Amino acid sequence: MNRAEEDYLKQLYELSTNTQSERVKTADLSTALGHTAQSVNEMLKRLSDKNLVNYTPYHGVRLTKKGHQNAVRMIRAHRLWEVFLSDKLDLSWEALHEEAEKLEHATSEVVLDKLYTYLGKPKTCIHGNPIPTADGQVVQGATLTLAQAEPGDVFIVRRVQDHAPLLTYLQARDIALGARLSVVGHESLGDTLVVKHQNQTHRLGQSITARMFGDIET
Amino acid sequence: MNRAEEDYLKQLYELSTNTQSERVKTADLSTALGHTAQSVNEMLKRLSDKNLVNYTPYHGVRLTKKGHQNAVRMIRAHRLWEVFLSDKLDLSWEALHEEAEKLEHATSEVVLDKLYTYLGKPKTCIHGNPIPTADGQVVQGATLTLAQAEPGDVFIVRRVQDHAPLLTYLQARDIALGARLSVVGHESLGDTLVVKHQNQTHRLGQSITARMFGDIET
DNA sequence: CCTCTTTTTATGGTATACCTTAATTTTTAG
DNA sequence: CTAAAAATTAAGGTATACCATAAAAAGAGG
Repeated sequence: MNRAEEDYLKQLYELSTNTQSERVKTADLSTALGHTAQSVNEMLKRLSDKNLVNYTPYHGVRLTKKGHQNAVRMIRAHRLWEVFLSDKLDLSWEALHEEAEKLEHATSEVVLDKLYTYLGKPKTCIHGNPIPTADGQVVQGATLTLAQAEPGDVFIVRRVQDHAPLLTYLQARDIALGARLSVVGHESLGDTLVVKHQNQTHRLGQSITARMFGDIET
Repeated sequence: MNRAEEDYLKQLYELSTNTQSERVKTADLSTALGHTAQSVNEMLKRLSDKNLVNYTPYHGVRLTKKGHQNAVRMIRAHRLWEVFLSDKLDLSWEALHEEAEKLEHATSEVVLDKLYTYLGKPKTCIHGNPIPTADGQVVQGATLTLAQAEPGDVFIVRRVQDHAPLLTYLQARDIALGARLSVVGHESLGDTLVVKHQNQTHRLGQSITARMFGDIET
């Protein structure tokens, strides 16, 4: 396994988790990774040969058991490094992702286990996302998105997707985990959600609201 | 800069430090990296184009200032990770090298600085080798090798080269930093050095004695 | 069922970093 | 000065992982 393959598996895992469907469309993979459809197809064939994915042309890809295991290991490494970088090295919220992205590919099983213990067996990363256990179990975090909140609701941020632009955006506006957002209403035919937070009004598009998960208080 | 280039620069730095000469023979690089002379030549031309080395065919290679800076940064990362892996994660002496080898290529400047502070600004790695400062200064450690010791001397181990087989060998025989080795004599026309340590007699070849540095008490 | 869109395949190309085998050049040692 | 040894270059090859362009196949909707 190398960097490229690991990235594909991780991305596949994330896409199938986000869309809550096992099968992932190659076009979506292509967009997510920023590669052409042609390149993605080539790589999927290689991953298929290695039994990491199950690829049925015209019907999407699915991680095999082996592929899933590897994907989860990468996610685990990523989130554990994020905890380390934040808790121990005090890196900024938005820098975490990029650094963890590099370290995750350079971490052996042994180091991962020791790191896990050293960090006090954390259950979630800094962005609130669950850290898979060593045997690959993933505890599902909050699934309710901010996009689903209605005017009058108070939305409490529990986890956000580890997506660089989103993190930058939220950090700049002081919206962290635990933040309480009062949903004021919708704008632009429902595309934008208007929320209040600490006397500030924010207009949030779907690429933001669909990536934030939490609880609703009515 | 990528993994391959970084490895070349690091190896060049180590070879020129070990031989105490600026210029490195491509044949030595070739042996150290385990690549053919042809491959090494190709790569040296690329590194030369990028101004990382100064390559005069038939007269060896030399790191440029830029190449030196990068090499030292890799050494710094390597040794800091070793300290982390040993002090914080409690990895075994011999496992350190391999793991640090991977992490060093995945570490940004920022993380390196924070890690340095977090570890308490260590001066040497676990094998006793100096950790270059952020601005590239390297404090020279012990330079006297065990190979230079004479019968009757007591050799105190201060640092050993970060060379996997050597570390495995020493760990198996409980020879750690600070170990006091009594030099008994030579064998095989001087190829082998006979030393005593904790009631054990060891016969050490040059690939071992030339890689161990320390002080001599007469 | 047929068109349109999407997806896939086919071909050929790029860069990196290795390799082998075989010349050729340069250095070095006698 | 010259032959042997060492270093370099030449030529062609491999695998990985991208790319573009274009053709072909399959699916989806009316």
